[in-house]
Formats: sequence, structure tokens, C-alpha cells
Amino acid sequence: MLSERRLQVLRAIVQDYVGTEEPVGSKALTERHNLGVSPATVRNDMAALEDEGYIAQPHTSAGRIPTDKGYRLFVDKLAGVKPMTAPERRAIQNFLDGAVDLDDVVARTVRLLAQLTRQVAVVQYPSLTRSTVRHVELLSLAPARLMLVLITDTGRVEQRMVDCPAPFGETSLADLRARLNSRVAGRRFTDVPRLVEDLPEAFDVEDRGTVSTVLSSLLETLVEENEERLMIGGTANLTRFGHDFPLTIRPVLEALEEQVVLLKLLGEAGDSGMTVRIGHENAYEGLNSTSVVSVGYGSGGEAVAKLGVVGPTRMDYPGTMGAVRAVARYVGQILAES
Amino acid sequence: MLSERRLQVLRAIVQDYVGTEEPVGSKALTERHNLGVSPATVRNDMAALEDEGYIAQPHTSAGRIPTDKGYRLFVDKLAGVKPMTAPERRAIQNFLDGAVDLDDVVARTVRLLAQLTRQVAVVQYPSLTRSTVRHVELLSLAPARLMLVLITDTGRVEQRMVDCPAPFGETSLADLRARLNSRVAGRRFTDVPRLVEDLPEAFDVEDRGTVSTVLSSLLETLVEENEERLMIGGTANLTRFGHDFPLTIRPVLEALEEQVVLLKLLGEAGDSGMTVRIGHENAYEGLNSTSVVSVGYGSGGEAVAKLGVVGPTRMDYPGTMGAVRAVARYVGQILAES
DNA sequence: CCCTGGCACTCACCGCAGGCGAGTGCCAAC
DNA sequence: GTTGGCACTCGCCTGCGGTGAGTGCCAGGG
Repeated sequence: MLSERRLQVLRAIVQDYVGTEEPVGSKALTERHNLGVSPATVRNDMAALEDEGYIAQPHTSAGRIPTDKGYRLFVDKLAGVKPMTAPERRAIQNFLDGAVDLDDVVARTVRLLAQLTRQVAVVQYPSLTRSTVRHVELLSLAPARLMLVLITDTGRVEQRMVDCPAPFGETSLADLRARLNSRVAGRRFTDVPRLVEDLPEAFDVEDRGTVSTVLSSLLETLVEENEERLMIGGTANLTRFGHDFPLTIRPVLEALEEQVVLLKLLGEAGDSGMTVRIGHENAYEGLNSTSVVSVGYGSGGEAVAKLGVVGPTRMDYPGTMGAVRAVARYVGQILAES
Repeated sequence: MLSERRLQVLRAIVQDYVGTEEPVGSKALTERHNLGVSPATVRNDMAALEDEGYIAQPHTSAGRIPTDKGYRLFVDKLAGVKPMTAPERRAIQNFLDGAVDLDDVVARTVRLLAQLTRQVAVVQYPSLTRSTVRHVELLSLAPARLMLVLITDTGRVEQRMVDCPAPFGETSLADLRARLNSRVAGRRFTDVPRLVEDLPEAFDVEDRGTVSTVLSSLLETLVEENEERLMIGGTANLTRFGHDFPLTIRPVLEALEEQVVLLKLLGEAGDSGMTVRIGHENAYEGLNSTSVVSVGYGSGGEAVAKLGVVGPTRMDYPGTMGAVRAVARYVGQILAES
């Protein structure tokens, strides 16, 4: 177990390194933080921290930089979440309040997060599978061709064509529409399959085929996970990364383009509370020198999707976590209102 | 007027520079292209080309590189559009044929373009203002709250909430829905305002307020230009740019995030045929060292939106133009079929 | 008049050596 | 356990020739 002072030293190293982006030495540490001990003592502590794998030196005779393990300890034990100031909170709220529809909410959230954290922001569209149904609409486009429109409580709209096995009259259509809505409106997506199971039985024999087709189409829409979409922003912030450019930035850009990767990443993060994945903790290789801070957000108390930021492992964790948490909170509010 | 051989020299310079990314000298030119003259002669020609502003030397005693003006001449007079090979065309078609809906078409197109050109691809969603209406749907969410859903022939769906001045009965709603669709279904967006002008008059006095509200909401949706969306991909290709990194890449990433800028850029490009904007020809400063190749695409003979790529001025113009044109063509076909 | 070979010149790039200084590890003393 | 001292390491910067690709100019030949 590390002594209290050694933890303080580690904290100071992380803070200084994040600030200056340069390896930090024992002398500079004692000057900038009043630890009450001499550089020599700090050197001993640093040697111990290095033995434990919390810090490392890029070259002999250079200062120390935190390792992923060091950051991990810092995040878990040494740093809190820095709350947003009142003006910042107001700014967030004002910025998000102007949104006119779901796309706009997501777009604004991405911009906001990117600006606040000066890093790459990732926002997942509210997931279908965890939302509730606001309305199901059926439109007749041709005698045997319907359009199914699904509207969620988060304002998302999914549509899909349905080719019917047999022509389907307007009366039957209205009937189906009414029955469908009375059963599923306001219900959670996960409950829908159970709720509509026996619906075909209420219809005439000749219509049952069509009803079944519509229903399976509806269910497909519900489970279609690959419809999970993302919005990304603030990629220009990647240029602030470091000096060793192309090598660092390239795999990150590639990862960001692979939405599958990002979705997986967000999916793996814990469902409740904030998750911080540091460097090699990210399964995807391209993100081995970045950290991902993510958190769920949702309209009720329940998370329907996630948002977060991707940045260098050398990031201001307390500030970033504060911003991510605050934004998630306000987005949740906005969604609940609309 | 430049002699034929000088044009050949310019063409050779552009080709070599694009290939090697290094300033090209007189000796190397005569070796790689059989111009039939000696290096000394080429030097004279180069001096002339430099006087005219088509090429420049980064430093005294270095080779020449083309200027924006040089590229312009190259694109206009010296280079054709390199057609895709048959296998490439098949690959494009196969890749796009798998798309299941509009989002997917656009997403696939972006990926495809980015891969083919190894540059940043930009695809505009089919614009509302030039498409036709497939269906308008009205849903009653609450007594005085409706949802308006607009479905276009390109498969795009726009929705919008409407708060009514007075409660609106189901019968009136069905009536409005029917009348609205009979007037606008299949018509072009630009014609809609004229077609629905006198619609409120057909309704009872107490409903007219609501009908007007719905109609103005519909018209708003139609003209709302900022709803024009873009999809961008292949940003990782920016890392292939050059050696002088952060400086070059940053403003480009910033420009790409500003969808407004890109939309303006695409909008300014000619409506028909392919447009190439080279370096400083782009109004936006951040793109002064890039070229934008864009072209309209559409389901009929008519362009409903644009797509293109953004890359360094030092790009393979014939190849890029060929890819952009081919992709636009196939996307048009796909849209027409669906 | 245009092309060509020759020639002197420029200047970016490379590798090398030397000096500087931040930072370290170790040790003896408190 | 802490401290000051000290020798050592090594990355970084700077200055310095050497090298070579490339140029501009000029005089001579088709």
C-alpha cells in the first residue's frame, strides 16, 4: 500500500503532466505543489511509484509521466468529478433548450460536449430497444404495399415498407392501426412482442397473413440493433493531441469512422454511472493511447443511450467527467420534456 | 499562348508531382516522360511556365510544383476524366445494391467514395426542395397536438410537432389528411404551396385555424434549408496529406464539422456536370489548400443533391473525377429503383 | 529562331561534434 | 525517514562543412 504522500505525489504528477504535456521532474514538483518535503524525498517516492508501475520515464534522465495504471489510480482514488460552475450550467441549458427535434438535440449535444471538453464527442441516438412507443402509424401506399411508421417517446421516427401477401382494405387498415396502438402505445419496446402476439386472431382469415407480416416487420424494426446511430463531433480537437502526429491521430480517426467499434465501446461501458476507459483498457487497438469517458443518459431515471468523449489518456479527467455528467443530465431533461 | 510542348511539360509536372509528392526537376522530367528534348530546353519551358504563374518553386534551387492556376489549366485542358474499369463498376454496383434504406444508401456511398478516392467523401442527403411528396401523414397525439410526417419519393421522412390553436376532431383530421394527400401526393415540393393555398376554405370555421397551422408547418418543413444534411467519411485519409501536418489538417477538420460551410460549398458548385474547385477557388479559408470535386446526383435525369470529395490540391484529378462521376451515376440508379 | 551542352551558383538536407541543462540515482549525514 | 550533495546520463540545441539536385545563363549549332 502506498503512503498518503506518495499518492499526493502521483496526483501532482498527473496534474502537472496534464497541464504542461511534458514529463515532470522532482524539482518542478516541489516548487509547484507545497508537499512539505525536498526534491530528494520526492525522488525516492517517484522511484517507488515507478517500481509499482504507476509512472514511467520516457528516457533515462527525463521526468516521469503517468502510465495507464497511474491514471487509473488517479481517477479511482485521487480525483473527484469537478462540478460545472453555475454559469456553465446555465450555458449548457440555454444551448440545449433551443433544439427543435431529436436530430437537433443530438447535434447540439455533440457540439456542446466537444466545446466544453475540447475533445472528440460521441453521442448515441436514443436506443429503440429501451424506449417506449408513442405511436404506430400505417399508411397504404398501394393496394398491397404499406408503410409502417414507428414514433418513439424520444421523438425518433423509424419507417419501413411492408409488402403484403394480399390486398388490405382501408377498413381493416384502420382497425389494425387502432388495435395496434391501443395495445402498444406508451409501452416499452421490450414488451411489444408479448403484447401483439395474439393480434392476428382478431382478424378475418384473409387478412391474417398481412397482419402477421406487419407485425413481424414491426418486431424487426424494434430489434434491429444496427440501426443504432451515432453522431460524432470535435474531431478537429485531435490536432491538439501531441507532436508525434500522424501516427497517433490516424488510428483514432479510423476508429471513429467505424461506428460499430464505437457502439461496442459504449455498449461495454457500465450501464449506470460514469465509465472511464484508459488507454489499453480499450479493447480496440487504435484507441490504445486514448481514454473514453462515457455515461448513460435518458429521459426518465433510465438510461436509453450513452454519450461521451474520446481524448488522449493525458486529459483533465475531473473536468471532462464533470462536463460529460452535466451534459448527460441536461440532455435527459430535454428529452423528458419533449 | 503556351506552345503545345509547354503544355505537355505542365502536364508531366502535375502527374509527377501528384505521384511523388516532391518538387520535380527538369532532369527527372526528361527521364520519366519522353518529351524528345533535353533538360535545358525543359528548363526554359519551366521558366516560361513560372512566369505565367502555372508553377512555382518552393525554394530557390528546388524543383517546381504546380500552382492552383497550373492545376486549373491541367483540369480544364490537359486531363480527361479517367473512366472506371469494368470490375470497378461492378464493385460499385454490388456495394450499393445491398442498401436497405436511404440512410444506408448514403452511408454506403460515403464509404465507397472514400475508399475509391482515398480522400474525404461528402454526400448530401437528397434535398427536400427538389423531390416530390409521396405521402403526408397526420397523427393525433393529444387533443390539440398533432404530429406531421412527410414522406418523400427518395424515402426520406421528416416529422414535426404541431400545436393546434383549438382541439381537432378525428373526423376533421381524417378529412384533412385525405384532402392534403389527394392534392400533394406525387407533386414536387416547389408546387406544394400553390396547391394547398385555398385548403382552409373547405373546412368549418372552427377548424380553419388548425388547418392553417398545419399547412404553415408543412410549408416550413419544405423550405427549411438547414434541414439539409450531410454525411462525411474517410477523414482518416487526411493523415496521408503531407508532412507539414497539424497546420494543414486542422482547418480542414474544422471545415468538415461546419456543415453549413460544406453545404454552401456544394451549393455554389454548378448545378449540372462536375465541378472542381481548386485551392483558393474555395471561398472558405480553411480549404485553401484543398480541392473539392463535386457533382449532382438524382433519381431521374434531375439532380436532387450533390456528392463529392475533399482532398489536397495535389490529387489525382482524372481518377478522382472518374470515381465521383461513376458513384453519382450508380447512386442515381439506386434511388430511382427504390 | 529554337535547341543544346556546359558551367557556375544556390541552398536544402544530412551527419557530426560540442555544450548545456534538466533530471536522475546513490550515498552519507542528520 | 528525510535531506543535501554529487557524479552521471542523455535528450536537445547549435554551428559547421560536405553533398547533390536543381537552377539560370550563355555561347554555339541546326
